[in-house]
Amino acid sequence: MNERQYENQKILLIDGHSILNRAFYGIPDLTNAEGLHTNAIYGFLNILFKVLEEEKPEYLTVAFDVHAPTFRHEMFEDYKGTRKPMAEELRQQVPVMKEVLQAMGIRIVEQAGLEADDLIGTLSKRGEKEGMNVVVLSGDRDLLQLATEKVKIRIPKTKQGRTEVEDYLAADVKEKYQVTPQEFIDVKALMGDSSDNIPGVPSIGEKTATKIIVEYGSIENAYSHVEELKPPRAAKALKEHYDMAQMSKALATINVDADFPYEFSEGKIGNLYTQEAYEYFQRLQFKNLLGRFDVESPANQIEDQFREITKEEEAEAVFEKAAGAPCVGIAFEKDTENVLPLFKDQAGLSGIGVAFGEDQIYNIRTSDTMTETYLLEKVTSLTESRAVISMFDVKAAMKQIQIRKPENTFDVHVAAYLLNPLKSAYETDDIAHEYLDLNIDEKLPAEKKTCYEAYTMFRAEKVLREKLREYEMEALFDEIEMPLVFTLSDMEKAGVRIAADQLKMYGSELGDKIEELEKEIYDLAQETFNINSPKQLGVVLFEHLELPHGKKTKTGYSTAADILEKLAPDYPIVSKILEYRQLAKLKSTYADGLANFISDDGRIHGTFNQTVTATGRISSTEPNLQNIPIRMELGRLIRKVFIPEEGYVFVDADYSQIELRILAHCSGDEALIHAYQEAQDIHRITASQVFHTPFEEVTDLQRRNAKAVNFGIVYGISSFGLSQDLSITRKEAGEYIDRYFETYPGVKAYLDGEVAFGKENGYVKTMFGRRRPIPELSSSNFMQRSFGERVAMNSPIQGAAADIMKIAMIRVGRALRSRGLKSRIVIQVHDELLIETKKEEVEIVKQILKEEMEHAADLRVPLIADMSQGSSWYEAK
DNA sequence: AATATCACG
DNA sequence: ACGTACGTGATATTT
Repeated sequence: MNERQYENQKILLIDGHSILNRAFYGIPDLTNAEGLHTNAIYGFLNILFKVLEEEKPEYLTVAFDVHAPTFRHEMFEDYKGTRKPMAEELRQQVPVMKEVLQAMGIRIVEQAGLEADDLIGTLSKRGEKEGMNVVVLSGDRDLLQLATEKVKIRIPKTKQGRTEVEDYLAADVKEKYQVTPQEFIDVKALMGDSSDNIPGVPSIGEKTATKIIVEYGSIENAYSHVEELKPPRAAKALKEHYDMAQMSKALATINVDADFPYEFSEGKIGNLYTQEAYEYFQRLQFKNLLGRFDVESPANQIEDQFREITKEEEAEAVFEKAAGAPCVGIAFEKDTENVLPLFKDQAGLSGIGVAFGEDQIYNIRTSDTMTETYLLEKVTSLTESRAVISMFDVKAAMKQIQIRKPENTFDVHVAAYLLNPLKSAYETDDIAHEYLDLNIDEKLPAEKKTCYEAYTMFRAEKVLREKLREYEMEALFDEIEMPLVFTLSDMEKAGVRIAADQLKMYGSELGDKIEELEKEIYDLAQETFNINSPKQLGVVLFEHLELPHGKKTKTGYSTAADILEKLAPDYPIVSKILEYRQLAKLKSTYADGLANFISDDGRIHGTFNQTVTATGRISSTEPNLQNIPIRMELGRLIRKVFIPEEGYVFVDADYSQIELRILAHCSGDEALIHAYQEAQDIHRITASQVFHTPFEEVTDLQRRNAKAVNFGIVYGISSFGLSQDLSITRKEAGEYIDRYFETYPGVKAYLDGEVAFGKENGYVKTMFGRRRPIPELSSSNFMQRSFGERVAMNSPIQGAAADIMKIAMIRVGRALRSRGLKSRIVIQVHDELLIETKKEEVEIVKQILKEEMEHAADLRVPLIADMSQGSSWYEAK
């Protein structure tokens, strides 16, 4: 045996609980399908992999305290008070973390009676003796006392969301804290550490402690010169509490000579990416960590059933057989081979996946004889059969194929969204894993993936429908979401016409004004800089010009509009900047931005997304047509370029306060219902009742306040939020809320009920059964939980409004079609519909809109849709 | 890829 | 003591 076998080898020692703890508080809550919280484990692994890559150690060991968290020294009960028990969400992750590490073949040390600190301290000392380079990873600065020239302490810090690691060799400790690692113990002993139950010496804090130890090197030496100690306060304290100081030092000192069984060879890093670890990572759903594994996942048996079809006769036979099946899964395989990434939208097809049984899974290839057009036609005619066609994104598919029987179509994407609307993306692989227990290797060739996708669609139809039924969302799916797919498809195909040259003119006018403002700002600032950079702007305003600064963000000074607005009256440069910002936004996002989306037909065909929002609303992208300016006149002008085609006008219909009306209905509050049955101006009525003022005498201020309260209620009221909105104190805001609830006690009961329901069930739902899970409600973090409570109050209302609008859209679309009208829906903005209306059809369209919107749901209060028309969107609002 | 800002309901 | 209103998406800048 080589005596010096560990010489110059590197070992990484990890303080397990400390890193888990860091990760837990630094990473937003994650849970896997089993409901197990996973964020701390995920964060731990990310830090681990990062440090392994940076350090490339040969050895690795993770130390844990035996009882989590152990109190450093149980005998000093008095000082335990400040440490809180570990959050349940973290506690449950600890054993799993250990299992994961074991699965990766990583050595874990834990020993009753010894803290992780002591284990690490001892191992680092032993390692150093062996001639090893030691790296200690911990979130805890206590370990800095272990630093030497060969022992490096690494402390991860979450800075602005990213983890950065601070490194300390002995010299770095000295540089930063002015004392050696050894002396660091004495500093800590003097100042104390409540989180570690170290009492310290009263009235000595960090500053004094450091000063004393810098001068005297140790507590003992300081005590022997206690009469000379400055300040006198410290001298007195040390004299009186010397025993306390000595005890604290004992507490703060990490044991580097502990006795426990360990051989360095046990920490040798082998293959971390074992099959067992892979299975853990899958179970924990660490998808982006799975890529690190190079394991051959055992090919699923089902792959033996995949058939590639290249002959037309065989393809015909497959389609014929498929037409007789109860359900057919379809997948499109894009030919991305010969296409630049930029044009991947235009990529042709290389094949189509068709699956309608466990042994009926095909990939039909395109070729010279079987063209893309041919295959798409075959799929289109398949949609005439009695088979249910199951696909991933029906609206996208409808750009290629027609669907003859919408009622026989199943959109897996939409179904998966309803079952869990919180996911940021829905992918075939995930769905297969989550609902079918089928693990698809990501690195398969395209042909196999296509077969898998078709097969997944085939099987998911049944499973997801069953789940929808179980969750009581089948009607929502069949009667709202699936029909809406076709309504949205029509809207996207129709697009909206844009007056391109007018848009260009608007843009260049903005450009001129921006240039002017830019000059004026540089003039006032006496320097040039990038006004668009909040960082540079902050420096110019608050350092160079020394304006009073408000909030500081993590990165610097906030230059957000609400801060600048307070300064604007006193500083002309600030109002110029605000104006500049406004114009820059209009030009970049709207004038230039929209121009980029105008198609050859002179129209913008945006995308309306049905599977994005947590509440059930639709979202709009490429471009976003739901945030076109309206509040400021200058921005509102952009709506003049949204025009109908010749012979048409715009009819615009919007719901009047739909969310508050839903609140009235759902809460059943008689006073609120009565208010809506009576009057037009709900904010004035609210003001009158809340402030006990006759309706006619309500002041503008009272009405404004009441309006803010009404909004606040819908958002999930908090006195803080309301106080911000109204620029009043929290106390005043709280009083408004109290008075509101006194006036409408039913509303209070309803909102409380929603929160209680959410806590009980983990989700809330709309009157149409749409669910929104709220994992935050069970968080131990006050802020997260409060957020969950607001969500529980808001989602059923916002979601029901979305449901009602969807119903209206479907019915309006059907009514237009069934009457053979040319008019079409072109844009939806949550509570508003824009209809490009043939001039002769204006009256009937208005009638349809009013009828379908106002009767989309039967509430205890009237639903009101206001209508107007014009020759541009600007005029029609 | 993340952050700050700002447009809408 | 904590530190927020609910729901989105696009842009420019910076890492």
